[in-house]
Amino acid sequence: MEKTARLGLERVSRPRLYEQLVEQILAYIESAQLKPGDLLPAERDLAERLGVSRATLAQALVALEVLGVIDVQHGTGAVLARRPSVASVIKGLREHRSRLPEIVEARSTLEGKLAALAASRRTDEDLKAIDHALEVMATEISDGDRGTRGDELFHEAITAAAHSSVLAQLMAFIAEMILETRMESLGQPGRPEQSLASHRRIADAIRDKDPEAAAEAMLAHIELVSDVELLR
Amino acid sequence: MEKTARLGLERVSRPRLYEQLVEQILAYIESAQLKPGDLLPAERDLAERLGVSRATLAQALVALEVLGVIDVQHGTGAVLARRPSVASVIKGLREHRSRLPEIVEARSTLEGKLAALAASRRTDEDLKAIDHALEVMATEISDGDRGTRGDELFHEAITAAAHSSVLAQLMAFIAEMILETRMESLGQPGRPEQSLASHRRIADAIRDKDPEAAAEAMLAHIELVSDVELLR
DNA sequence: CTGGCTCACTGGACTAGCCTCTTAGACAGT
DNA sequence: ACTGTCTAAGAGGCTAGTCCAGTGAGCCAG
Repeated sequence: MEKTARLGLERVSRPRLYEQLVEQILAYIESAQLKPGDLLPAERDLAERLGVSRATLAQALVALEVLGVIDVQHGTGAVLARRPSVASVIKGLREHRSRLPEIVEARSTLEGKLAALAASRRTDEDLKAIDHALEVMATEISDGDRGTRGDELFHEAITAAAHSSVLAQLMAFIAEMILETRMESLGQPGRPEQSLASHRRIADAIRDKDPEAAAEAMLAHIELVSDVELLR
Repeated sequence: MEKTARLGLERVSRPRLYEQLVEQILAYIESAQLKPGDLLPAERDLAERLGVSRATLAQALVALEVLGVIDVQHGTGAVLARRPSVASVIKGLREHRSRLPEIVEARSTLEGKLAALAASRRTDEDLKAIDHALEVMATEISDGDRGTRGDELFHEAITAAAHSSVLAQLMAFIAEMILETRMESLGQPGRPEQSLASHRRIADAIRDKDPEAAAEAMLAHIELVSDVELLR
Protein backbone atom coordinates (compact mmCIF):
# COMPACT_ATOMS: atom_id res chain seq x y z
CA MET A 1 0.00 0.00 0.00
CA GLU A 2 2.70 2.43 1.01
CA LYS A 3 4.21 2.96 -2.38
CA THR A 4 1.01 3.35 -4.27
CA ALA A 5 -0.37 5.65 -1.61
CA ARG A 6 2.70 7.80 -1.72
CA LEU A 7 2.26 8.18 -5.42
CA GLY A 8 -1.37 9.06 -5.01
CA LEU A 9 -2.31 6.00 -6.98
CA GLU A 10 -4.79 3.51 -5.80
CA ARG A 11 -5.77 0.21 -7.19
CA VAL A 12 -9.00 0.91 -9.00
CA SER A 13 -11.39 -1.49 -7.42
CA ARG A 14 -13.62 -2.58 -10.21
CA PRO A 15 -17.28 -2.17 -9.51
CA ARG A 16 -18.87 -5.26 -8.14
CA LEU A 17 -22.28 -6.13 -9.35
CA TYR A 18 -23.69 -6.47 -5.86
CA GLU A 19 -22.64 -2.92 -5.08
CA GLN A 20 -24.64 -1.59 -7.97
CA LEU A 21 -27.56 -3.69 -6.84
CA VAL A 22 -27.39 -2.16 -3.38
CA GLU A 23 -27.66 1.27 -4.93
CA GLN A 24 -30.52 0.26 -7.15
CA ILE A 25 -32.43 -1.38 -4.35
CA LEU A 26 -31.89 1.65 -2.13
CA ALA A 27 -33.23 3.83 -4.92
CA TYR A 28 -36.17 1.49 -5.38
CA ILE A 29 -37.02 1.62 -1.70
CA GLU A 30 -37.12 5.36 -1.84
CA SER A 31 -39.03 5.64 -5.09
CA ALA A 32 -41.57 3.03 -4.01
CA GLN A 33 -42.05 4.90 -0.74
CA LEU A 34 -41.53 1.72 1.24
CA LYS A 35 -41.89 2.09 4.99
CA PRO A 36 -40.33 0.05 7.80
CA GLY A 37 -41.93 -3.35 7.95
CA ASP A 38 -42.74 -3.43 4.25
CA LEU A 39 -41.53 -6.31 2.16
CA LEU A 40 -39.15 -6.17 -0.76
CA PRO A 41 -40.22 -8.14 -3.85
CA ALA A 42 -39.41 -11.83 -3.77
CA GLU A 43 -35.84 -12.81 -4.61
CA ARG A 44 -36.72 -14.60 -7.82
CA ASP A 45 -38.81 -11.65 -8.87
CA LEU A 46 -36.23 -9.02 -7.97
CA ALA A 47 -33.43 -10.95 -9.58
CA GLU A 48 -35.31 -11.13 -12.83
CA ARG A 49 -36.26 -7.46 -12.74
CA LEU A 50 -32.68 -6.41 -12.09
CA GLY A 51 -31.35 -8.85 -14.65
CA VAL A 52 -29.04 -10.75 -12.30
CA SER A 53 -28.89 -14.22 -10.85
CA ARG A 54 -30.33 -15.03 -7.47
CA ALA A 55 -26.87 -15.76 -6.12
CA THR A 56 -25.69 -12.26 -6.89
CA LEU A 57 -28.85 -10.70 -5.56
CA ALA A 58 -28.30 -12.73 -2.40
CA GLN A 59 -24.95 -10.98 -2.00
CA ALA A 60 -26.58 -7.58 -2.33
CA LEU A 61 -29.16 -8.57 0.28
CA VAL A 62 -26.40 -9.66 2.65
CA ALA A 63 -24.76 -6.28 2.19
CA LEU A 64 -28.03 -4.49 2.90
CA GLU A 65 -28.52 -6.66 5.95
CA VAL A 66 -25.07 -5.85 7.30
CA LEU A 67 -25.77 -2.18 6.64
CA GLY A 68 -28.90 -2.53 8.71
CA VAL A 69 -31.30 -1.61 5.97
CA ILE A 70 -33.26 -4.84 5.78
CA ASP A 71 -33.93 -7.98 7.75
CA VAL A 72 -34.25 -11.11 5.67
CA GLN A 73 -36.62 -13.70 7.08
CA HIS A 74 -36.81 -17.23 5.82
CA GLY A 75 -40.16 -18.00 4.30
CA THR A 76 -41.40 -14.43 4.57
CA GLY A 77 -39.07 -12.20 2.65
CA ALA A 78 -36.81 -9.21 3.09
CA VAL A 79 -38.47 -6.71 5.41
CA LEU A 80 -37.32 -3.14 5.78
CA ALA A 81 -35.65 -2.47 9.13
CA ARG A 82 -37.52 -0.35 11.61
CA ARG A 83 -34.99 2.42 11.13
CA PRO A 84 -35.33 3.76 7.62
CA SER A 85 -33.09 6.63 8.64
CA VAL A 86 -30.05 4.43 8.34
CA ALA A 87 -30.76 3.80 4.70
CA SER A 88 -31.25 7.44 3.89
CA VAL A 89 -28.18 8.46 5.82
CA ILE A 90 -26.06 5.91 4.02
CA LYS A 91 -27.51 7.02 0.75
CA GLY A 92 -26.82 10.61 1.62
CA LEU A 93 -23.26 9.80 2.52
CA ARG A 94 -22.70 8.00 -0.73
CA GLU A 95 -24.09 10.90 -2.63
CA HIS A 96 -22.27 13.92 -1.37
CA ARG A 97 -19.50 11.93 0.27
CA SER A 98 -19.67 13.82 3.54
CA ARG A 99 -18.10 17.18 3.31
CA LEU A 100 -14.97 18.00 5.18
CA PRO A 101 -16.41 20.34 7.85
CA GLU A 102 -18.82 17.72 9.05
CA ILE A 103 -16.08 15.18 9.43
CA VAL A 104 -13.89 17.60 11.32
CA GLU A 105 -16.86 18.35 13.53
CA ALA A 106 -17.49 14.72 14.33
CA ARG A 107 -13.83 14.03 14.82
CA SER A 108 -13.29 16.86 17.24
CA THR A 109 -16.37 15.86 19.22
CA LEU A 110 -15.15 12.32 19.62
CA GLU A 111 -11.48 13.00 20.11
CA GLY A 112 -12.15 15.74 22.62
CA LYS A 113 -14.09 13.25 24.69
CA LEU A 114 -11.48 10.55 24.14
CA ALA A 115 -8.73 12.85 25.35
CA ALA A 116 -10.68 13.70 28.49
CA LEU A 117 -11.37 10.04 29.19
CA ALA A 118 -7.76 9.15 28.52
CA ALA A 119 -6.70 11.74 31.09
CA SER A 120 -8.84 10.15 33.76
CA ARG A 121 -8.42 6.50 32.87
CA ARG A 122 -4.94 6.11 31.49
CA THR A 123 -2.67 3.45 32.91
CA ASP A 124 1.09 3.75 32.97
CA GLU A 125 1.23 1.46 29.95
CA ASP A 126 -1.13 3.76 28.06
CA LEU A 127 1.12 6.68 28.86
CA LYS A 128 4.12 4.74 27.68
CA ALA A 129 2.42 4.09 24.34
CA ILE A 130 1.57 7.77 23.99
CA ASP A 131 5.14 8.80 24.72
CA HIS A 132 6.39 6.20 22.29
CA ALA A 133 4.20 7.71 19.58
CA LEU A 134 5.66 11.13 20.32
CA GLU A 135 9.16 9.75 19.97
CA VAL A 136 8.35 8.10 16.67
CA MET A 137 6.89 11.32 15.38
CA ALA A 138 9.88 13.35 16.56
CA THR A 139 12.28 10.94 14.87
CA GLU A 140 10.32 11.01 11.64
CA ILE A 141 10.28 14.79 11.59
CA SER A 142 13.99 15.10 12.27
CA ASP A 143 14.49 12.73 9.35
CA GLY A 144 12.64 15.17 7.17
CA ASP A 145 9.45 13.18 7.06
CA ARG A 146 6.02 14.58 7.87
CA GLY A 147 5.55 12.34 10.86
CA THR A 148 2.36 10.75 9.69
CA ARG A 149 3.10 7.37 11.21
CA GLY A 150 3.75 8.92 14.59
CA ASP A 151 0.61 11.02 14.28
CA GLU A 152 -1.41 7.93 13.60
CA LEU A 153 0.16 6.07 16.51
CA PHE A 154 -0.52 9.01 18.79
CA HIS A 155 -4.22 9.13 18.06
CA GLU A 156 -4.50 5.39 18.31
CA ALA A 157 -2.74 5.41 21.66
CA ILE A 158 -5.12 8.05 23.00
CA THR A 159 -8.11 6.14 21.75
CA ALA A 160 -6.81 3.04 23.50
CA ALA A 161 -6.11 4.96 26.69
CA ALA A 162 -9.72 6.14 26.88
CA HIS A 163 -10.78 2.52 27.42
CA SER A 164 -14.10 2.85 25.67
CA SER A 165 -14.64 0.30 22.94
CA VAL A 166 -17.83 1.99 21.79
CA LEU A 167 -16.17 5.35 21.23
CA ALA A 168 -13.22 3.52 19.72
CA GLN A 169 -15.48 1.92 17.20
CA LEU A 170 -17.02 5.26 16.31
CA MET A 171 -13.54 6.63 15.72
CA ALA A 172 -12.75 3.66 13.49
CA PHE A 173 -15.88 4.55 11.59
CA ILE A 174 -14.75 8.09 11.03
CA ALA A 175 -11.28 6.94 10.06
CA GLU A 176 -12.91 4.79 7.43
CA MET A 177 -14.93 7.72 6.16
CA ILE A 178 -11.81 9.77 5.86
CA LEU A 179 -10.19 7.04 3.83
CA GLU A 180 -13.24 6.52 1.66
CA THR A 181 -13.58 10.16 0.87
CA ARG A 182 -9.95 10.15 -0.17
CA MET A 183 -9.14 12.85 2.30
CA GLU A 184 -6.35 10.91 3.92
CA SER A 185 -4.53 14.15 4.42
CA LEU A 186 -7.07 15.12 7.01
CA GLY A 187 -5.45 12.75 9.41
CA GLN A 188 -2.03 14.18 8.77
CA PRO A 189 -0.32 17.12 10.38
CA GLY A 190 0.01 20.40 8.56
CA ARG A 191 3.23 21.82 9.89
CA PRO A 192 4.97 18.89 11.50
CA GLU A 193 6.75 20.77 14.27
CA GLN A 194 3.66 22.69 15.25
CA SER A 195 1.61 19.54 15.27
CA LEU A 196 4.17 17.76 17.41
CA ALA A 197 4.11 20.61 19.91
CA SER A 198 0.34 20.40 20.29
CA HIS A 199 0.61 16.65 20.64
CA ARG A 200 2.99 17.23 23.52
CA ARG A 201 0.49 19.54 25.21
CA ILE A 202 -2.17 16.86 24.96
CA ALA A 203 0.16 14.21 26.28
CA ASP A 204 1.14 16.41 29.21
CA ALA A 205 -2.46 16.98 30.19
CA ILE A 206 -3.09 13.25 30.06
CA ARG A 207 0.04 12.63 32.09
CA ASP A 208 -1.24 15.09 34.72
CA LYS A 209 -4.65 13.40 34.64
CA ASP A 210 -6.36 16.66 33.81
CA PRO A 211 -9.41 15.82 31.65
CA GLU A 212 -10.45 19.38 30.89
CA ALA A 213 -7.02 20.48 29.81
CA ALA A 214 -6.67 17.35 27.68
CA ALA A 215 -9.96 17.96 25.90
CA GLU A 216 -9.10 21.59 25.36
CA ALA A 217 -5.65 20.78 24.00
CA MET A 218 -7.11 18.17 21.68
CA LEU A 219 -9.71 20.56 20.31
CA ALA A 220 -7.04 23.18 19.73
CA HIS A 221 -4.91 20.62 17.96
CA ILE A 222 -7.66 19.49 15.63
CA GLU A 223 -8.59 23.05 14.86
CA LEU A 224 -4.99 23.82 13.98
CA VAL A 225 -4.61 20.82 11.73
CA SER A 226 -7.94 21.32 10.05
CA ASP A 227 -7.39 24.97 9.39
CA VAL A 228 -4.19 24.22 7.62
CA GLU A 229 -5.86 21.56 5.55
CA LEU A 230 -8.72 23.81 4.60
CA LEU A 231 -6.35 26.35 3.11
CA ARG A 232 -5.28 24.09 0.32
CA MET B 1 -43.27 -5.69 15.22
CA GLU B 2 -45.11 -3.62 17.80
CA LYS B 3 -46.95 -6.45 19.46
CA THR B 4 -44.06 -8.82 19.73
CA ALA B 5 -41.80 -6.06 20.99
CA ARG B 6 -44.32 -5.08 23.62
CA LEU B 7 -44.37 -8.63 24.85
CA GLY B 8 -40.62 -8.75 24.96
CA LEU B 9 -40.67 -11.47 22.37
CA GLU B 10 -38.68 -11.30 19.27
CA ARG B 11 -38.77 -13.37 16.20
CA VAL B 12 -35.86 -15.73 16.56
CA SER B 13 -33.87 -15.01 13.46
CA ARG B 14 -32.52 -18.36 12.48
CA PRO B 15 -28.79 -18.40 12.13
CA ARG B 16 -27.66 -17.84 8.59
CA LEU B 17 -24.76 -19.84 7.40
CA TYR B 18 -22.86 -16.81 6.20
CA GLU B 19 -23.00 -15.31 9.67
CA GLN B 20 -21.30 -18.31 11.14
CA LEU B 21 -18.74 -18.14 8.40
CA VAL B 22 -17.97 -14.53 9.28
CA GLU B 23 -17.26 -15.57 12.83
CA GLN B 24 -15.11 -18.47 11.75
CA ILE B 25 -13.13 -16.41 9.31
CA LEU B 26 -12.60 -13.70 11.92
CA ALA B 27 -11.37 -16.35 14.32
CA TYR B 28 -9.12 -17.78 11.63
CA ILE B 29 -7.61 -14.38 10.91
CA GLU B 30 -6.76 -13.98 14.55
CA SER B 31 -5.45 -17.47 15.08
CA ALA B 32 -3.36 -17.36 11.92
CA GLN B 33 -1.90 -14.03 13.00
CA LEU B 34 -2.72 -12.47 9.67
CA LYS B 35 -1.64 -8.87 9.26
CA PRO B 36 -3.06 -6.13 7.04
CA GLY B 37 -2.22 -6.82 3.43
CA ASP B 38 -2.10 -10.56 3.91
CA LEU B 39 -4.25 -12.76 1.72
CA LEU B 40 -7.00 -15.07 2.82
CA PRO B 41 -6.93 -18.57 1.32
CA ALA B 42 -8.49 -18.85 -2.13
CA GLU B 43 -12.25 -19.07 -2.28
CA ARG B 44 -12.36 -22.62 -3.57
CA ASP B 45 -9.90 -23.64 -0.91
CA LEU B 46 -11.62 -21.83 1.94
CA ALA B 47 -15.02 -23.10 0.87
CA GLU B 48 -13.82 -26.66 0.97
CA ARG B 49 -12.11 -26.23 4.32
CA LEU B 50 -15.22 -24.69 5.84
CA GLY B 51 -17.45 -27.25 4.20
CA VAL B 52 -19.67 -24.79 2.34
CA SER B 53 -20.26 -23.85 -1.27
CA ARG B 54 -18.48 -21.00 -2.95
CA ALA B 55 -21.75 -19.10 -3.29
CA THR B 56 -22.29 -19.10 0.46
CA LEU B 57 -18.70 -18.22 1.17
CA ALA B 58 -19.09 -15.34 -1.27
CA GLN B 59 -21.90 -14.00 0.91
CA ALA B 60 -19.68 -14.15 3.97
CA LEU B 61 -16.95 -12.32 2.09
CA VAL B 62 -19.42 -9.62 1.07
CA ALA B 63 -20.38 -9.21 4.72
CA LEU B 64 -16.73 -8.95 5.75
CA GLU B 65 -16.17 -6.43 3.00
CA VAL B 66 -19.07 -4.27 4.15
CA LEU B 67 -17.75 -4.54 7.69
CA GLY B 68 -14.45 -3.21 6.40
CA VAL B 69 -12.42 -6.24 7.39
CA ILE B 70 -11.26 -7.31 3.96
CA ASP B 71 -10.93 -5.99 0.44
CA VAL B 72 -11.65 -8.54 -2.26
CA GLN B 73 -9.68 -8.01 -5.45
CA HIS B 74 -10.52 -9.75 -8.66
CA GLY B 75 -7.77 -12.10 -9.75
CA THR B 76 -5.74 -11.61 -6.60
CA GLY B 77 -7.79 -12.65 -3.62
CA ALA B 78 -9.24 -11.29 -0.40
CA VAL B 79 -6.71 -9.04 1.29
CA LEU B 80 -7.00 -7.92 4.87
CA ALA B 81 -7.88 -4.25 5.18
CA ARG B 82 -5.17 -1.90 6.34
CA ARG B 83 -7.01 -1.37 9.62
CA PRO B 84 -7.08 -4.62 11.51
CA SER B 85 -8.41 -2.68 14.48
CA VAL B 86 -11.85 -2.62 12.92
CA ALA B 87 -11.99 -6.39 12.91
CA SER B 88 -10.86 -6.74 16.46
CA VAL B 89 -13.23 -4.05 17.65
CA ILE B 90 -16.14 -5.72 15.94
CA LYS B 91 -15.08 -9.01 17.38
CA GLY B 92 -14.75 -7.48 20.81
CA LEU B 93 -18.18 -5.95 20.55
CA ARG B 94 -19.70 -9.25 19.57
CA GLU B 95 -18.06 -10.90 22.50
CA HIS B 96 -18.85 -8.77 25.47
CA ARG B 97 -21.67 -6.95 23.75
CA SER B 98 -20.55 -3.50 24.88
CA ARG B 99 -21.50 -2.79 28.42
CA LEU B 100 -24.07 -0.21 29.27
CA PRO B 101 -21.83 2.51 30.74
CA GLU B 102 -19.80 2.75 27.57
CA ILE B 103 -22.88 3.16 25.47
CA VAL B 104 -24.27 5.84 27.74
CA GLU B 105 -20.91 7.55 27.55
CA ALA B 106 -20.87 7.55 23.78
CA ARG B 107 -24.48 8.56 23.56
CA SER B 108 -24.08 11.54 25.87
CA THR B 109 -20.99 12.68 24.01
CA LEU B 110 -22.76 12.65 20.70
CA GLU B 111 -26.14 13.92 21.80
CA GLY B 112 -24.62 16.75 23.81
CA LYS B 113 -22.87 17.92 20.66
CA LEU B 114 -25.98 17.37 18.58
CA ALA B 115 -28.05 19.47 20.95
CA ALA B 116 -25.52 22.29 20.80
CA LEU B 117 -25.43 22.17 17.02
CA ALA B 118 -29.20 22.03 16.84
CA ALA B 119 -29.37 25.18 18.94
CA SER B 120 -27.17 27.08 16.54
CA ARG B 121 -28.39 25.61 13.26
CA ARG B 122 -32.05 24.85 13.69
CA THR B 123 -34.52 26.13 11.16
CA ASP B 124 -38.11 26.94 11.99
CA GLU B 125 -39.13 23.63 10.46
CA ASP B 126 -36.71 21.80 12.72
CA LEU B 127 -38.22 23.54 15.71
CA LYS B 128 -41.68 22.58 14.55
CA ALA B 129 -40.66 18.93 14.38
CA ILE B 130 -39.20 19.12 17.87
CA ASP B 131 -42.37 20.69 19.25
CA HIS B 132 -44.43 18.08 17.47
CA ALA B 133 -42.44 15.34 19.16
CA LEU B 134 -43.09 16.96 22.52
CA GLU B 135 -46.81 17.01 21.80
CA VAL B 136 -46.84 13.38 20.80
CA MET B 137 -45.00 12.46 23.95
CA ALA B 138 -47.36 14.53 26.12
CA THR B 139 -50.39 12.89 24.51
CA GLU B 140 -48.96 9.43 24.98
CA ILE B 141 -48.22 10.07 28.63
CA SER B 142 -51.66 11.48 29.36
CA ASP B 143 -53.01 8.29 27.78
CA GLY B 144 -51.09 6.30 30.34
CA ASP B 145 -48.38 5.25 27.92
CA ARG B 146 -44.67 5.64 28.58
CA GLY B 147 -44.22 8.06 25.71
CA THR B 148 -41.58 6.02 23.95
CA ARG B 149 -42.69 7.01 20.48
CA GLY B 150 -42.54 10.68 21.36
CA ASP B 151 -39.16 10.19 22.96
CA GLU B 152 -37.86 8.58 19.83
CA LEU B 153 -39.28 11.33 17.64
CA PHE B 154 -37.72 13.95 19.88
CA HIS B 155 -34.24 12.58 19.61
CA GLU B 156 -34.61 12.07 15.90
CA ALA B 157 -35.80 15.64 15.46
CA ILE B 158 -32.82 16.99 17.35
CA THR B 159 -30.44 14.87 15.34
CA ALA B 160 -32.02 16.23 12.18
CA ALA B 161 -31.86 19.80 13.45
CA ALA B 162 -28.12 19.53 14.00
CA HIS B 163 -27.67 19.18 10.24
CA SER B 164 -24.63 16.95 10.42
CA SER B 165 -24.99 13.76 8.48
CA VAL B 166 -21.78 12.37 9.85
CA LEU B 167 -22.84 12.75 13.47
CA ALA B 168 -26.28 11.50 12.47
CA GLN B 169 -24.76 8.35 11.12
CA LEU B 170 -22.77 7.83 14.28
CA MET B 171 -25.99 8.16 16.27
CA ALA B 172 -27.64 5.61 14.00
CA PHE B 173 -24.73 3.35 14.76
CA ILE B 174 -25.26 3.66 18.49
CA ALA B 175 -28.99 3.17 18.10
CA GLU B 176 -28.21 -0.06 16.33
CA MET B 177 -25.91 -1.14 19.11
CA ILE B 178 -28.60 -0.45 21.64
CA LEU B 179 -31.00 -2.61 19.69
CA GLU B 180 -28.47 -5.36 19.17
CA THR B 181 -27.60 -5.51 22.81
CA ARG B 182 -31.31 -5.85 23.58
CA MET B 183 -31.17 -2.83 25.80
CA GLU B 184 -34.00 -1.09 24.03
CA SER B 185 -35.09 0.31 27.34
CA LEU B 186 -32.03 2.51 27.34
CA GLY B 187 -33.68 4.72 24.80
CA GLN B 188 -36.82 5.01 26.82
CA PRO B 189 -37.69 7.41 29.59
CA GLY B 190 -37.68 6.33 33.18
CA ARG B 191 -40.34 8.47 34.74
CA PRO B 192 -42.32 9.78 31.81
CA GLU B 193 -43.30 13.14 33.29
CA GLN B 194 -39.78 13.85 34.48
CA SER B 195 -38.38 12.90 31.12
CA LEU B 196 -40.88 15.11 29.33
CA ALA B 197 -39.91 18.04 31.52
CA SER B 198 -36.24 17.67 30.69
CA HIS B 199 -37.13 17.36 27.02
CA ARG B 200 -38.89 20.69 27.32
CA ARG B 201 -35.79 22.28 28.80
CA ILE B 202 -33.73 21.04 25.90
CA ALA B 203 -36.29 22.27 23.40
CA ASP B 204 -36.40 25.71 25.04
CA ALA B 205 -32.64 26.06 24.84
CA ILE B 206 -32.74 25.14 21.18
CA ARG B 207 -35.59 27.57 20.62
CA ASP B 208 -33.48 30.31 22.21
CA LYS B 209 -30.50 29.29 20.11
CA ASP B 210 -28.36 28.76 23.17
CA PRO B 211 -25.88 25.97 22.36
CA GLU B 212 -24.31 25.71 25.79
CA ALA B 213 -27.62 25.50 27.60
CA ALA B 214 -28.86 22.93 25.09
CA ALA B 215 -25.83 20.71 25.55
CA GLU B 216 -26.06 21.02 29.31
CA ALA B 217 -29.76 20.20 29.32
CA MET B 218 -29.19 17.20 27.10
CA LEU B 219 -26.42 15.84 29.29
CA ALA B 220 -28.62 16.27 32.37
CA HIS B 221 -31.44 14.49 30.58
CA ILE B 222 -29.34 11.51 29.58
CA GLU B 223 -27.88 11.26 33.05
CA LEU B 224 -31.37 11.24 34.51
CA VAL B 225 -32.64 8.58 32.17
CA SER B 226 -29.56 6.42 32.48
CA ASP B 227 -29.51 6.57 36.24
CA VAL B 228 -33.03 5.32 36.38
CA GLU B 229 -32.21 2.49 34.03
CA LEU B 230 -29.16 1.49 35.98
CA LEU B 231 -31.19 0.99 39.13
CA ARG B 232 -33.03 -1.96 37.76
C1' DC C 1 -66.07 -22.38 15.62
C1' DT C 2 -61.83 -24.90 16.17
C1' DG C 3 -58.02 -27.72 14.99
C1' DG C 4 -55.27 -29.82 11.75
C1' DC C 5 -53.71 -30.41 7.02
C1' DT C 6 -52.17 -28.97 2.62
C1' DC C 7 -49.98 -26.39 -0.73
C1' DA C 8 -48.17 -22.45 -2.89
C1' DC C 9 -44.67 -19.26 -2.07
C1' DT C 10 -40.55 -17.49 0.22
C1' DG C 11 -35.67 -17.69 1.30
C1' DG C 12 -31.31 -21.04 2.05
C1' DA C 13 -27.89 -23.55 0.09
C1' DC C 14 -25.44 -26.33 -3.30
C1' DT C 15 -23.49 -27.72 -7.81
C1' DA C 16 -21.39 -27.16 -12.19
C1' DG C 17 -19.73 -24.32 -15.42
C1' DC C 18 -17.93 -20.38 -17.92
C1' DC C 19 -16.16 -15.67 -17.87
C1' DT C 20 -12.66 -12.08 -16.74
C1' DC C 21 -8.69 -10.51 -14.40
C1' DT C 22 -3.95 -11.00 -12.43
C1' DT C 23 0.49 -12.59 -12.35
C1' DA C 24 4.52 -15.29 -12.75
C1' DG C 25 7.43 -17.35 -15.83
C1' DA C 26 8.89 -18.88 -20.41
C1' DC C 27 10.62 -17.08 -24.51
C1' DA C 28 11.76 -14.52 -27.76
C1' DG C 29 14.17 -10.04 -29.70
C1' DT C 30 17.55 -6.45 -28.72
C1' DA D 1 22.44 -9.69 -20.14
C1' DC D 2 18.35 -6.96 -20.54
C1' DT D 3 13.66 -6.16 -21.99
C1' DG D 4 9.32 -6.69 -23.73
C1' DT D 5 5.67 -10.05 -25.09
C1' DC D 6 3.00 -14.02 -24.62
C1' DT D 7 0.92 -17.72 -22.32
C1' DA D 8 -1.15 -20.48 -18.93
C1' DA D 9 -2.44 -21.28 -14.19
C1' DG D 10 -5.09 -19.70 -10.72
C1' DA D 11 -7.83 -16.12 -8.65
C1' DG D 12 -12.55 -14.09 -8.13
C1' DG D 13 -17.42 -12.85 -10.65
C1' DC D 14 -21.53 -14.42 -12.13
C1' DT D 15 -25.07 -17.51 -13.89
C1' DA D 16 -28.42 -21.28 -14.24
C1' DG D 17 -30.61 -25.03 -12.35
C1' DT D 18 -31.95 -27.88 -8.47
C1' DC D 19 -33.42 -29.23 -4.11
C1' DC D 20 -34.34 -28.25 0.88
C1' DA D 21 -36.82 -25.82 4.61
C1' DG D 22 -39.67 -22.38 6.80
C1' DT D 23 -44.29 -19.56 6.51
C1' DG D 24 -48.91 -18.71 6.24
C1' DA D 25 -53.39 -18.62 3.99
C1' DG D 26 -57.14 -21.43 3.08
C1' DC D 27 -59.72 -25.61 3.18
C1' DC D 28 -62.07 -29.16 5.49
C1' DA D 29 -63.38 -32.34 8.97
C1' DG D 30 -64.77 -32.71 13.68
